[in-house]
Amino acid sequence: MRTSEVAARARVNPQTLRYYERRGLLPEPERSASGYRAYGPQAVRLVRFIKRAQDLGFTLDDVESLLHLADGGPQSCDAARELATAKIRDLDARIADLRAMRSGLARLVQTCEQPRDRRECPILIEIGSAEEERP
Amino acid sequence: MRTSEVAARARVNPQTLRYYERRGLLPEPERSASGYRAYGPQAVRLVRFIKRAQDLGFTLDDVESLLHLADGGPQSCDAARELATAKIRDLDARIADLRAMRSGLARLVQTCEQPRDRRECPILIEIGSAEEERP
DNA sequence: ATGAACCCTGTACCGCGGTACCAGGTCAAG
DNA sequence: CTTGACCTGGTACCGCGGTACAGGGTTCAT
Repeated sequence: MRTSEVAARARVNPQTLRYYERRGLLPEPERSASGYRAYGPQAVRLVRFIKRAQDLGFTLDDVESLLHLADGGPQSCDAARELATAKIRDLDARIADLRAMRSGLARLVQTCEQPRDRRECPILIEIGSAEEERP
Repeated sequence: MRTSEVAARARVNPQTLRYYERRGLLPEPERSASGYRAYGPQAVRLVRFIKRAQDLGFTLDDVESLLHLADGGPQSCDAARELATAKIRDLDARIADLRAMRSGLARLVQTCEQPRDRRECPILIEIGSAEEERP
């Protein structure tokens, strides 16, 4: 298979394959006589694995660690699991941050809606207090 | 006030002020005879407002919209509230994404832990299936 | 009057994960 | 045997929100 076939099968831009290769995520494939890359079917699976891992929140650096782990023994399993649980902790922290933002915004909108007529929007008040002395 | 005093009071890097000015978020301040920026106290409040808005999940582009809205009338209040509720929807979507990732990872880790001895880690299996035919 | 500490503009760089463009080589169908 | 679609390596660029550096001028206390 050539670059764009692998790319199409893995639903990825052809340039992305070269990028992964430069990053060391994809092994360098065989070459045709004229220098074209010739991939085996495993390349598609590998790229799909990378994409799945990204969907789960792993960075490409994480994926690289995961791939290097694959050479280890059964203790690599522990290391991989540790990476995954660390990611879960990351996600929990990020979710908590977003929830805090959300409740801050919700408070803002709620107080904004309280006085029906003649209300004073806290968002604009806040801006106003910052701007009242602008030229 | 000069640049670094405003920056210190707003807990921001001095370079950031020039960046905000370039972006049009901060009005161009007066200049001293020698060309130094001379800010009024409102600059500190404005920068703090920007930072609060960022903490609530607004981008700098959003902040710019918010600032332009401040010139409008009471209908600007509606526009500002609409921006905030749109952000809440964004946050809900992002939180849902992260929760989906989290449960995917949690499933992975859980099945990884099931068979006590002689277990087969699904993370490594997945990598292995992607790599089994690598040279 | 000298040195530190500040200020100025302009420009380049960071991370992240790619994407785009360039000039040129190759391959297959018509 | 030409045309168009592919391929190559190399390099530059995207968004986002800044940060850093270079090369120079100013201010102020000593």
